[in-house]
Amino acid sequence: MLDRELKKGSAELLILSLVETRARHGYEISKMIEARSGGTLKFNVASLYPLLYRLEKRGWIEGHWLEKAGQKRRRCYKLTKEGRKILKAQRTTWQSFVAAINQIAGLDNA
Amino acid sequence: MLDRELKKGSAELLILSLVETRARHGYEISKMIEARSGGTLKFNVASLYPLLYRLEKRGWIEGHWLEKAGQKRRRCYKLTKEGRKILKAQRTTWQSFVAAINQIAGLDNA
DNA sequence: AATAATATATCGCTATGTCACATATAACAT
DNA sequence: ATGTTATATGTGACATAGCGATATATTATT
Repeated sequence: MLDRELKKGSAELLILSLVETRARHGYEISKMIEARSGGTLKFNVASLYPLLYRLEKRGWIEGHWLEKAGQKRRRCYKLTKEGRKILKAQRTTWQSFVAAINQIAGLDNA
Repeated sequence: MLDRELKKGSAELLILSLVETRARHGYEISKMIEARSGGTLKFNVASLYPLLYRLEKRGWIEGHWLEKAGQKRRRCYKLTKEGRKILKAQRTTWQSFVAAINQIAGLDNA
């Protein structure tokens, strides 16, 4: 696992990105992050669930309970209109950030 | 300025990178970060100085006081042998981190 | 019957960036 | 002379957010 501190600030971008195309629940998001990063990134549930609540409270995602026979209850979150704006802005911010670090750390052609 | 949280974890990489080629003092490092990032990144002195002490305590950088006539006293830091190893590792970590985020956030071709 | 995978939840801890403030010298303008 | 800005270092209190550990409970697998 990467340095804990590196992850701060990128979590929101990850969550918002993952619920961009369709609604997903917490556990699914957690597994997707792990899988898509090839194990490089892993979000502890003690970070993930509170983060989902924060994002919902801010109106960037919207959750609803899903109860199906033969499944545990899940809370599925989808991106709101406001969330879509924020996601766009966060992508830009992320890219500026990476560019700045690469520039300073001499990783431009790395 | 970027999201405060994004910066956590990248600060060490920045400092170590900047003292890689030659010794520099805190104020100089602070100005370089601001200049090289085109103003995108700015480190508060209240983050920078304590970070320098931490890095020195860990033996990754080595500082010494420089007193010249016509100049305020400065504490110049240079990368140690150990620091050089750490810097190499942190560059790799950083690149893995960025690759993972880009992969998950759908920014591969952005 | 036991174990693992699924799914959500939270307390206490820790790390680290920031705000605001403090000190002090050198350079420059008025 | 006086004031302002840039240089240069330093710190106490605070806020944020990820993590380890732990908890609960259902479904699937062995």
